[in-house]
Amino acid sequence: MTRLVNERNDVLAALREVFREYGYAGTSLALIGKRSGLGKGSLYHFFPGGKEEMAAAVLDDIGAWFEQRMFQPLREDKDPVSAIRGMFRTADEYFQSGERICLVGAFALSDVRDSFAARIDAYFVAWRNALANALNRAGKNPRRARTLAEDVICAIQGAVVSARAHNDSLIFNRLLKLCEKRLEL
Amino acid sequence: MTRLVNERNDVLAALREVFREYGYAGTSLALIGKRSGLGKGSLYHFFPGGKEEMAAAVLDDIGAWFEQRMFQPLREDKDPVSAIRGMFRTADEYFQSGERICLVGAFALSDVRDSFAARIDAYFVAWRNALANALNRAGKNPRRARTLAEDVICAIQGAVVSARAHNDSLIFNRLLKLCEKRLEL
DNA sequence: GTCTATAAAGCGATAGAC
DNA sequence: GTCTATCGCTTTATAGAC
Repeated sequence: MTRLVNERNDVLAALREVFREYGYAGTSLALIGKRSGLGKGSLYHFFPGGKEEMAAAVLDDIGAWFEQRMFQPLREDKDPVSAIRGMFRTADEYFQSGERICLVGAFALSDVRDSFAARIDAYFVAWRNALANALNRAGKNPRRARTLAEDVICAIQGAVVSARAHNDSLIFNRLLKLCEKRLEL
Repeated sequence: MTRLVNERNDVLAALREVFREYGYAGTSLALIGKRSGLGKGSLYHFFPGGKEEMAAAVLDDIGAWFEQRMFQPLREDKDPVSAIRGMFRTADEYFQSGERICLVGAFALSDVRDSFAARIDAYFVAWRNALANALNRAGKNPRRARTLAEDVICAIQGAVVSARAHNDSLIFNRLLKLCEKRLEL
């Protein structure tokens, strides 16, 4: 039982990185097989729905990671200001200062957006709600908190694009610092 | 001569939209042929380098469009404030309130980033420099102008991602309004 | 300059042995 | 549960007729 879960998690880790690197269309089953060390037979055993089910599982996995490591702290930390500062640190580590892209954001820009629309929307809504919750508890009125949350998430997504465009992780840190400062916590 | 230019432009227009819709990996020559009305023979006659040369030509074409319609006005308009306001309007029209993505930004997030690194970087640098020029002439000191320009471009890219993620063009307008307001022109 | 035909490789997905 | 072999289709790219 535990072994099954671990193995599925191992496969998911490989899937995550391959989809992130090559996008949905650019990811081939041959590449997934190579990275995960599994043959096509095994992959279809875990994911009978094929490539589409694999991508959906990756999105669910990413959503769960963010829920646990970012959204929950934002909602539940007794100190909302430190939770928000923690969010910026977590984002910087997760996206490796913009060297690693946001798969959900990249999917949103691509033609598979419609196929995964519900998952993509849910990810961004959960992020905005959790951040707005923390901002509200930090003293911003609900309407302002929601606007600011939208703005911060937009800035983080834009920062990933900018960092990748210039191949420069410094711009990522610069943009996030500016964004954090603007919140006047 | 004019006919050749027009025909190449016609093909480019089709290429632009196909690459924008399906990304680099998702774009097939069959699809390009269908959209442009040309057979593979003709396509390889215009672009002997195949798919990669087609994408490069599209990036050059987009760069030229922005240079003419956005960057040049930002640098040369005698009224820098109205030029900056015009830039926000142009961006809103061009990206159709976020329904249409930024191909250069999408390429930056994808695995073909390295293949087109020079063109992608040049596009974003030219935008930042032109906007910083206008902001400087509008009264911001050079250092501040450059920081603000970086921030605005980041926000526009993030706004496209957010709009596509939520399938909601209103958030695009909201984010751009907020960004414009922050400039205190 | 545009077309069709085709080559050679890669694709997602399936079947069936073990 | 994992593998190899294979199907049927699509891919990029080329060749050559017109």
